[in-house]
Amino acid sequence: MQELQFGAPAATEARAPLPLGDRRRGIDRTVMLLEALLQQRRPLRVSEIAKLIGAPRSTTYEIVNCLLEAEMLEQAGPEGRVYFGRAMHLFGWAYGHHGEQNRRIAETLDRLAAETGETVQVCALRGNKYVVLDCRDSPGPFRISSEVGAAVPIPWTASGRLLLAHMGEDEIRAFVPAEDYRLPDGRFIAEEDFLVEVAEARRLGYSETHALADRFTWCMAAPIRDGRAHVSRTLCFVLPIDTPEQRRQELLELLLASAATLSLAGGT
Amino acid sequence: MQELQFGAPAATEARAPLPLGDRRRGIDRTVMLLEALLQQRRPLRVSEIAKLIGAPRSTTYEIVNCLLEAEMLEQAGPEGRVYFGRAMHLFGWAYGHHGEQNRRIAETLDRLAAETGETVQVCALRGNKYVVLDCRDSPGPFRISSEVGAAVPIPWTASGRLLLAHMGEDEIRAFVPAEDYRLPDGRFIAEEDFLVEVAEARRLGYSETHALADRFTWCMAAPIRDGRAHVSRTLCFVLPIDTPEQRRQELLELLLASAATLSLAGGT
DNA sequence: TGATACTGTCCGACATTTCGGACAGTATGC
DNA sequence: GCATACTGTCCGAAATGTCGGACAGTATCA
Repeated sequence: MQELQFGAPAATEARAPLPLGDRRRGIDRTVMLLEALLQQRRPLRVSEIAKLIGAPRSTTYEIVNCLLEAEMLEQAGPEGRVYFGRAMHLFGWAYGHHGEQNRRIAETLDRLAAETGETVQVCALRGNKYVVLDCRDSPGPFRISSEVGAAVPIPWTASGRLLLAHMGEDEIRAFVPAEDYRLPDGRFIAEEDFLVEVAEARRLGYSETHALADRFTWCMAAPIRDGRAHVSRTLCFVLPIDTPEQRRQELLELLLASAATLSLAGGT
Repeated sequence: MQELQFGAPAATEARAPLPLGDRRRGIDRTVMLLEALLQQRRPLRVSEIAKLIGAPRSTTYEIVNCLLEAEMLEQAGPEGRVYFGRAMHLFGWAYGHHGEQNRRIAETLDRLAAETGETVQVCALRGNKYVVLDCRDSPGPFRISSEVGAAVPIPWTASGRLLLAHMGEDEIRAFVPAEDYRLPDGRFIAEEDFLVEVAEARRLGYSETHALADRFTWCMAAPIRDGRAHVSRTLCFVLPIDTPEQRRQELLELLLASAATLSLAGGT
């Protein structure tokens, strides 16, 4: 079982020089435990967790009980499985509703979803992967929901091209793992093509992909900039691939206008 | 500075016999840290945190850095303050969207808010306090939003009466701290009156309060039951106090019907 | 019936994490 | 200029949390 890791930009093995032994602090175990739960997206048994994070069973019981008491985990599903608890929900809510920008992003999601009926997402980087931070799914039968929080290779996504816009070519080469250029259906994206597309996204101020991660979707992403003009998140539509060009054009303009409004001043 | 605690139903000092010294594990410090952040609802400096949770500065730095690396915290605000981070958001999202009941509750909130234009909330107990778990605020100028996650004395709320419905009288007496019967404006609720109101809520299957926690609101709460007929959460409207009786009646019926739909079968 | 696999708890030993204090650097006020 | 207060980092010592293994209890299978 591979150990969970993320947040290390480039070199996987260059993390903090952990004490070589396999003894770890409770905090580190806790972080790994929560990441494992997020990755699995289902209630886990204690021994499953122990295996996933490479911890002794006795230690895992200790930590799980501690987190249960804090309501950061709770019993869920049959046979003593555990999953995230109420406290987690409250912490996450506090994050999402703190700050003017966060609140406006949530409102914009609601508005775009209501006005267009399409699937709308906010996305960002997490480690060297792409994640959906929040979304409003299209109400129609054509529901294409990628899971919030699931890690996806950057080259599979329109947002990914925008989110790398601040990097140089060599930086990108070092940042994106080679295997992430392989699409789910087995096709490969050439690294050089990808670099060109990143440059194009930077120049145009948006990015589009179609039939990339799957055959049925047309994705368009617009940058949300933080106070230093850095693209910290993207705003996206996920459309059925047969959406007529004229409608796509309208939606793109709406998306660009909305994302511009959400961007913080400060960068030039 | 008082030490943070919750989850201990009745006796505050009867917690696990902590090792008498003031040395604590990283995990315990972490839990206290996150609770402090939730309670303060604003980015905190490391030394503020250290004071709030009663930990040495050096230890607090260690833990904060660890949580920053895991993105459970992030830099926020000026001067190196920290607040909840992206990972927290994802964990919380995973909690809120796991399980059929959770998803249906979120949809119901959206629907009720859209149909009525009123403020709607889901509430529950956390330790011996009441908290709002999620809400949709009324769009009108009359916005009465209690903060999600903020701990409120149980007797101040309509939901509180329902959430104690499963307890006996002595149990309630032991559970609710005496000071929680004091309202924000200084008035006192008599414990005996409160017990009667809990019994009434149990009998009627809903609870209403007006001008209780503040002078401007009429609250109505309906029970959401888990598989064992236990009232684990409530669904509530928070209305302007001058809402006409007929409309209140309509809203109450809507609320009761919605909450009944959300309740799980299993209890008789 | 016996063998195998699993859960949840307990315990002693030891490596490690926590702690307190020291330190340099910065900001502020007088 | 000097005193005060604060931040962020570093260090050695010692208390203690983590670990591995043992244990009883349960379930499954042949």
